[in-house]
Amino acid sequence: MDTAWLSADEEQAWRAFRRLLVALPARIGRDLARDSGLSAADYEVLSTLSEKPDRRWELRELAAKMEWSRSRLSHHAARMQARGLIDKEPDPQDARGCLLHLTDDGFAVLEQAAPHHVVSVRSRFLAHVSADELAMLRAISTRIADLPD
Amino acid sequence: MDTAWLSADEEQAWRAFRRLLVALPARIGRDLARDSGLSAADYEVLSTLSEKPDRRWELRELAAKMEWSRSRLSHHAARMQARGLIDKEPDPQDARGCLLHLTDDGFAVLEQAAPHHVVSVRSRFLAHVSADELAMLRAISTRIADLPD
DNA sequence: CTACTGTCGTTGACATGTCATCGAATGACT
DNA sequence: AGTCATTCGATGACATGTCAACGACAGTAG
Repeated sequence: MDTAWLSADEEQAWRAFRRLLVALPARIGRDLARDSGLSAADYEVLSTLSEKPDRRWELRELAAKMEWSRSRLSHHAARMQARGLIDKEPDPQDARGCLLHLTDDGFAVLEQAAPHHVVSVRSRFLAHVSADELAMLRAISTRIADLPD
Repeated sequence: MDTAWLSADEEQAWRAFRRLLVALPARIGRDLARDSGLSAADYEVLSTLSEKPDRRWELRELAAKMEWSRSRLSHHAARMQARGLIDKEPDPQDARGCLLHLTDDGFAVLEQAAPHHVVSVRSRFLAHVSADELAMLRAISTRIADLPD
């Protein structure tokens, strides 16, 4: 095989996949904004924060978990704080650090948003994939995403 | 099935797939920037322009083909024009319109970039997917991307 | 304790995308 | 021809992300 070019099959599969890569997040993001006034980034922050029992994460830990840069999360957290979705607390363990805390308002917004979001993910993605396909997709995704950067 | 929630399988597959949705374009985009100084958006414009024999498209046609907004393409084209990759010509068929034209420099940059990009797509994606998986991925991608918006 | 090295979150400059709006040109209808 | 709704690309305001700095603090070695 000449690895410098793509076969017709590869080319078409890659094109189709790239289309999905753009279209799917865009559609789900629009649903989220329409139904709940949240961006996909907002939702990811809120839902990840809600995973901790006390709804608190160190900024850098949360950034690492979401695979965001600290800068990105710092900017985004400032905007979410201005909207009252989260607040910031000093980290008692490390005076450099900062704890992000999901407010009651933020939690309420998340709880309102979650069912709509699930419907969106279902209707735009899961409903159109068989169980076998979903298992394969998961295997492929994990395999590729786990490759070194 | 309770459609208001995700099963454990669905949840994990959706998580894994979302990771791929973010990581794969990011990696290929970084390769492109490093190897050729182009963004993924730049590359898409250049390669789509190069598909036409005369290397010219009306702005709105090109935008439709790439599924971009005219505003986005107008902004991006202005930046690419400033770098000498494309130029703009009046449309002889429609005085409102504007033809985007791939310059010789732009074409040269594309030709330099293409082989590296192919290697990148191969090493970060195609090499890790079997022919069967690729066929299924293409089918799924087309099925989902073709859904109404 | 002191010095050095590294990590923390923040910040500002910049690149890129969205959205609403604009003037100019088009096309359809009378 | 004249009117009017529509479409063209451009533009400015804004949201969001990257990157390279920064001061503050932590941790380690002497």
